[in-house]
Amino acid sequence: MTTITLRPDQPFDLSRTLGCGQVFRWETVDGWWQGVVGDRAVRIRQDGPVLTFEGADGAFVADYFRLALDLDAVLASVDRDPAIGAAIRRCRGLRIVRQPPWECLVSYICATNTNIPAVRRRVSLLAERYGEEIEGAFGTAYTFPAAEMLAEAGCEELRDCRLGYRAGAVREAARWAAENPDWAERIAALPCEDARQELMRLRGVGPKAADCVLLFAFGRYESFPVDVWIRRIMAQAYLPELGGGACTPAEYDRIRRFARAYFGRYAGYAGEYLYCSRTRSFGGG
DNA sequence: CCCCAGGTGAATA
DNA sequence: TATTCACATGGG
Repeated sequence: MTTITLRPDQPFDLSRTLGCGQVFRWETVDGWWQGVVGDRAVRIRQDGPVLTFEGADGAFVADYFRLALDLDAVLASVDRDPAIGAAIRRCRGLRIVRQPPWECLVSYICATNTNIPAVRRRVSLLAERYGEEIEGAFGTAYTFPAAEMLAEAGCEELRDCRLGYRAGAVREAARWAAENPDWAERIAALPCEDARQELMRLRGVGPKAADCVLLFAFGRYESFPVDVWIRRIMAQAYLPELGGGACTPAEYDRIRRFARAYFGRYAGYAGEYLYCSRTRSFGGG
């Protein structure tokens, strides 16, 4: 068991961070958050400024949650109006974590045209069936399977993980990642737009999934994923001419370019705060 | 049985 | 370029 005491100028809200929908493998059990990151099974809780955890060391925790990032400075830079200001006050402490790229990529391929509980289930099944069993801070757990493992799986087997029509895309991505073991390093070295185009060459990875991977795995905070909720919020607060309806490619680009210009280089952080502070009745639904 | 859920891709005009 | 539609699955 290890503890870290956060400084007053180091805002962090563990539950909002792990519960906001950016990650799919954490759950709360008896007041603790339990999850697998890479090959570690981690158990962590927060009491005020004190983080208590096992299964990982302080360096890992600081890196995963990016505790060195000056969050208040980031939030100040995007705090441009009452709408985003309210989201910031409501969710202050939410941090975008550093997800393992491969797991993040597959997770967001699994996240198209579905809901979050279903994504969690899919990722969990993939880990149970193809991951490595590890004994850790909370009993038996499973790592997220390496690309090689998923590349060898049959489509039918993958379908059994409730992937539905996404099974083929996951399998193709697995083969691609297995054949290009340095893919994440190459993506990381590219300019953001080029990295985005590169990711979008994969089947099942459109603008939204690519932006999520860039934001959540590669720390490209200017990325601004536009899902149905963000579209709704942006239409309501900033781009009323959008109205309702589906998000066409042109609209997607319109929204993300506006966000990038309006919120600045941490636009993705603004988006995550807007998403986190959303309500079901937003827009009068 | 309908619609929606952190979209995407193929077909069509 | 813009629109339309199917897609597996699960829940309301």
